[in-house]
Amino acid sequence: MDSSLLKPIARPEPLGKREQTKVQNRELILEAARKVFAELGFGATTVRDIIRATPLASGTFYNYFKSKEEVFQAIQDDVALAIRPRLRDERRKAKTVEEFISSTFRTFMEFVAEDHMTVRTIRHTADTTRFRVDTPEVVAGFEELREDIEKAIQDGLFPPIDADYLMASLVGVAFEVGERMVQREKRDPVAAASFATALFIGGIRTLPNADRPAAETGTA
Amino acid sequence: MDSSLLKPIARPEPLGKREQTKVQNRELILEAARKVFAELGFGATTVRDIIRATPLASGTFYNYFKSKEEVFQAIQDDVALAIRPRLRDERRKAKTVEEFISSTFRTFMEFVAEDHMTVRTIRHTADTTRFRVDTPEVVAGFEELREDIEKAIQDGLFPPIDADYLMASLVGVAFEVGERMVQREKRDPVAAASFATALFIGGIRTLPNADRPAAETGTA
DNA sequence: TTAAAAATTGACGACGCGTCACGGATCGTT
DNA sequence: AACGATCCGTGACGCGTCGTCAATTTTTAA
Repeated sequence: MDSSLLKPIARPEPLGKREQTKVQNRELILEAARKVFAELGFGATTVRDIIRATPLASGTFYNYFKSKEEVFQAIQDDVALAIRPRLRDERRKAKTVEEFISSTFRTFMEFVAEDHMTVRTIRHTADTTRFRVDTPEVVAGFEELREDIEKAIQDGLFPPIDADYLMASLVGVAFEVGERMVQREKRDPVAAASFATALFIGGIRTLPNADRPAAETGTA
Repeated sequence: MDSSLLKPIARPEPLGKREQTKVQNRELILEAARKVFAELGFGATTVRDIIRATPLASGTFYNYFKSKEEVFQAIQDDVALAIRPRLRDERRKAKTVEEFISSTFRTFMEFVAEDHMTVRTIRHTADTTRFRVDTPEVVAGFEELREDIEKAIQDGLFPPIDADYLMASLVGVAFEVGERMVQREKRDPVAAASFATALFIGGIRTLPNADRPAAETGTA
């Protein structure tokens, strides 16, 4: 383990000790919070519960976060930061409406299917209550989507429609269908994305049939 | 016996006094809660805050509700009970896909536009946090929608699509676009409903054009 | 009129909240 | 190395809310 003794400087402390424990403590708290939120649900969790799942003292918590809400937002932001660039990249590559829509849903649904445990932890508190926190990071993701839509309209890719409402519709369908998808026994992100894509491209009448594999038209 | 004959009751008290104050106190609490939630937001509100806005004592609260969450659900259920029959009636009258979809969105958006204060109180807690509580009443409304979709498929009104995902999509778009609508200076439920309807009927390409200076008249 | 039943009241112990004075750990300097 | 200066973890403290419960008041039924 301590090859660092043999090799005097193999980067034992790239940061000062202060900065090191600072990062470490923050991660300690976030990790504990993820665990406790998943166990008790957000509503039932107290700051004390989180700090108790940690070797730290109660006062230390407030050096890092103002409240459990802020911890929650930090966790949420991590997720948003992970998916936002992927979504934007996909959209930027799109040359047609079909590509724009299908790549967005495909990426989103696959992300949700992979990280469905995190998604559940984040959205489902105890009981029947569901959560959604629009952190600056998440809102920025929405704005980004709307900007890309507006750009696509200017480029003649999209007709001159209400970009705000279209963004809202994409978000609503993505979240809601994504949620149903992870509730099913067999999570099928491709099917979910196909459904959503077909809806946006051609409306109800072009949606893939439910029971049969269906001759596919949808994704470019 | 005889006294009842001598003084026939003109029904000053159709209910016993007990039942009367029971109903009254419940409404007292709900009214106070609506007010306090709107002022402080759900998260910051305490049971004490609610009961303080009432002539009752703290212990009395717990004779009526277990927690502030339960009060919240009761308020939510009132809203759900108000809109559910209207939505179902409209859907039942539908003879075509267009009618089914447009009447659903029209009714929903008009309801949201009318009661936007209540909607805000319910969905927006303090800060950036948004809420959604799926009470049994609300979930039943979703189920009802899905059943109506399945019935429409059996009747040949709809193609044989995934009713669950379609329901989720309708719900997602309705909530999300409805939310944007009430945030705008001029709330226009008809425009919002038209947008959502066009999306579901024919996809993006049939969406109504947004109002904008005619820099160019492209081909839609 | 009176006793049983039901509902209200507010005080109580428990606990979570956010703060802050204290003291040990880390840093920069000589 | 040694030594202040600064940073930051610590846990006890005062405050407020929680849900409960025995005492009390109100309503009902006899």
